[in-house]
Amino acid sequence: MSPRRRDAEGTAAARAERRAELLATAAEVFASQGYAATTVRKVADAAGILGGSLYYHFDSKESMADEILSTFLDEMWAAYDRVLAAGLGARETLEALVVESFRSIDRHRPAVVVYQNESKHLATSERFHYLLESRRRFEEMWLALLDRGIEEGAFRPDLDRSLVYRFIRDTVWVAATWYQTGGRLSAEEIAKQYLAMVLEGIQAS
Amino acid sequence: MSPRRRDAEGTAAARAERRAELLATAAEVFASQGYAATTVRKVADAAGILGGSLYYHFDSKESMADEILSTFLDEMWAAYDRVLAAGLGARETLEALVVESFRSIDRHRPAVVVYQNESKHLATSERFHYLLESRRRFEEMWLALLDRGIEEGAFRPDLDRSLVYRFIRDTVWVAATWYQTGGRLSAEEIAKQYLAMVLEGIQAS
Amino acid sequence: MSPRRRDAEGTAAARAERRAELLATAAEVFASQGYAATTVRKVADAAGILGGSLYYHFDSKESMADEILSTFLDEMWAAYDRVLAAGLGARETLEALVVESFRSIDRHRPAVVVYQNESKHLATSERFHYLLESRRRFEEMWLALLDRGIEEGAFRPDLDRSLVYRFIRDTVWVAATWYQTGGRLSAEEIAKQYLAMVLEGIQAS
Amino acid sequence: MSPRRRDAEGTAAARAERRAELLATAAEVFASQGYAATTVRKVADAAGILGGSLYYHFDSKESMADEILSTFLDEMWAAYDRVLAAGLGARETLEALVVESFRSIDRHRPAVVVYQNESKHLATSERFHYLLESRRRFEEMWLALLDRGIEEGAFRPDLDRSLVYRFIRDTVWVAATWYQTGGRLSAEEIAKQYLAMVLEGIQAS
DNA sequence: CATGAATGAGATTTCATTCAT
DNA sequence: TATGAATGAAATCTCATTCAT
Repeated sequence: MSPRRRDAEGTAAARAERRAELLATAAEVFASQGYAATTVRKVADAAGILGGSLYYHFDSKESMADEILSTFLDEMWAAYDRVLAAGLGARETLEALVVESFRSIDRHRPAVVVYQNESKHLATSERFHYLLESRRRFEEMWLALLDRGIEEGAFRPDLDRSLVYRFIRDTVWVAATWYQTGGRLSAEEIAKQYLAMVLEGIQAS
Repeated sequence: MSPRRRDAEGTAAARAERRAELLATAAEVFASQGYAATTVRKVADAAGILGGSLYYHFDSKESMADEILSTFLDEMWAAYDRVLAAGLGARETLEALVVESFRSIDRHRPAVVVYQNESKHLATSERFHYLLESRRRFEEMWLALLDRGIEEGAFRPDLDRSLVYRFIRDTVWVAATWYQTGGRLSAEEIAKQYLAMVLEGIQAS
Repeated sequence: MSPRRRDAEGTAAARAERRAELLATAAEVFASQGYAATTVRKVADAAGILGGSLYYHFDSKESMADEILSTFLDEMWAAYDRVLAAGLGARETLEALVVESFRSIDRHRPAVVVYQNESKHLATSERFHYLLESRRRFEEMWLALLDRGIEEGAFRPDLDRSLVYRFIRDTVWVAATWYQTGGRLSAEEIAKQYLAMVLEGIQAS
Repeated sequence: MSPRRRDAEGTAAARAERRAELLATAAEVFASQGYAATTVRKVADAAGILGGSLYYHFDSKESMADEILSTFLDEMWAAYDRVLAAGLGARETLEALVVESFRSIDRHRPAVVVYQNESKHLATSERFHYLLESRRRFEEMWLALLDRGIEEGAFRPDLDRSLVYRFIRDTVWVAATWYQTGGRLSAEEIAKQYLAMVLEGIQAS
């Protein structure tokens, strides 16, 4: 390996690392202040550089959001696909999906918050159509799972399936707004209690 | 009633009505596009007037958000206070609160959406400190209710009370993001099914 | 005189009176806040009516300024012309002019302040060219008087005449900015002391 | 001195210089058109940049006025304080103060004009309270000097001290409105003649 | 890699003015 | 005469983006 080549790799890796750092910062700020209300300058301030300097790394503010969201969704779907491929029963699948969701929140909290708050507006632009795609796949997956669970006798048949779908979807993801990495409860512990509530309800039996 | 008095009342009422109309429009647009991403011009367009004309009725974009949110919160708390004053058992109180929440969503959907999406950011400004106050009272009320329910043997004692609180809070209010007035399910019907899920869970028994 | 005619005169007189009232109010506000910084609404507020209502009486904000200034200037020049026509010596003429100037301030303080502060900017517009005209006549009159005074041996010949002119001009008129009608010193008293200072100086002799 | 340090100083100095340039331009425009009547765009045009670009250097139009005025006042008071510290007699102190005032006008003419025309209105805002403070110190200083002069037998005792104070104050500062740097008369020459008029009067002796 | 100055489009807000009632 | 709602132009200010250094 020539020194030249080592250098090139070194800078490429360094550059990728810097991007990741900056994206993490941007996601944090987008999550806490809202994408539209966040100025590029605020992101740069949080990163300790000047506004214009961000444009060495990224084409635009939008492309930062894009990279934040697509990275998160790719990882999330990879996890979901592993669960779906495992051939579990409906109830076990539901449990595994919820656990994976909380793991996603644990690893990508700011990205999840941005997704929750902004995907609806962003999706109106061509570039973010994959958000709609993801949402559609998500709904499809859950409705199928709920139907299967009712067939298998695992889930109650007397509830409106759309309502149950939205109930679970919102219930899980909205947790990103208050979840703190390294907080009192671990992602797994939260998942366990959420599953208890969702499956068994909160009333004393 | 003298003509003079009728006149004065007439114009005062007319003005209040116009304000209410414009606020309803503004809430709709804030809810669908996000407060920060909504320009004053968009609100004005939706109301069929010019941007500057809004300033005859309101001091600023912020004061519109203020009036939208405080009107909604006042009404919501009035309803909650009626429930709390009724002296019901913990479980019945919970049911009544959830029903009232969905009624609030039914009557003030756009305001609720704005509250959900923007209150966190807005609350950083002095003017919107009442949002924090409301949030605190809300949490207090629910934690007390949950504790009472556990004492009364109505609710399971094995769940983390903070988690249950957030679960119910988010689960109910996030429904505003998809609820449609006059949709397939009425507010009462949705409340009933939500209560079934929250109290009894979704698994077959 | 028919009742019809009496009515017409009555309303015409009433209208003129109302105009005068409103102009006095406007002059006060223009003087205290500055013409450009004064909104039509501020004038209307001070008059106890709504902004739009002023347009029943006046064509525009500019026409209010116009009427305020031209009324004042007309009166001032009438007084000056009386003095100039009296055929006094240079020193007596100077004294009489200064006294008349302070009387003008006494009667038209707000108008004088507006004149001091705004005439320079207003004069750029065609409509206010008479301000330049007045200023030119004013300078001419004073320079001639100073020259005559030096010839007559009344005034010192060792001073720059332009400088003396500006000294007197500014010195007198700027008093409008602090003069209060009905204050501790009457216009005549102030004129007397000003003349003492201007003519004899402030040093002990 | 390391290159790093030279750089840092270079840019800091360059920035300060640019600010000063822009402020000089702004002061010129404020002085000639009036603060309220001057648009930010006019200032920018005069500086050869776009309106928005000014906001890279200054927070607001108001902050430009602030910096213009406070810079001028600081320098003026420094000069006055040097005079006051010199322990001169009342008459010599008066002469020195008048000379310094004309020097201030010579160096900061636009700022002085802005001060004359706008300080009254600006001072109503909290931010410009130092203008009132300066005005109060100014009056205090002059009244004390006049009293001392009368005691020392240098000034006439038969004049109203408030009136004399205002006479001198206005007389000197209003000169900024017509003074031209590099005009026919130097600041020192004007000061000399003004002092002659103020001290000895304009009448032949 | 980053800076600092600027651009230019567009946002919020202001305000003189109009006009139906 | 006055009101109240609106207009529309222009003002202040913001901000994503560019670019020479």
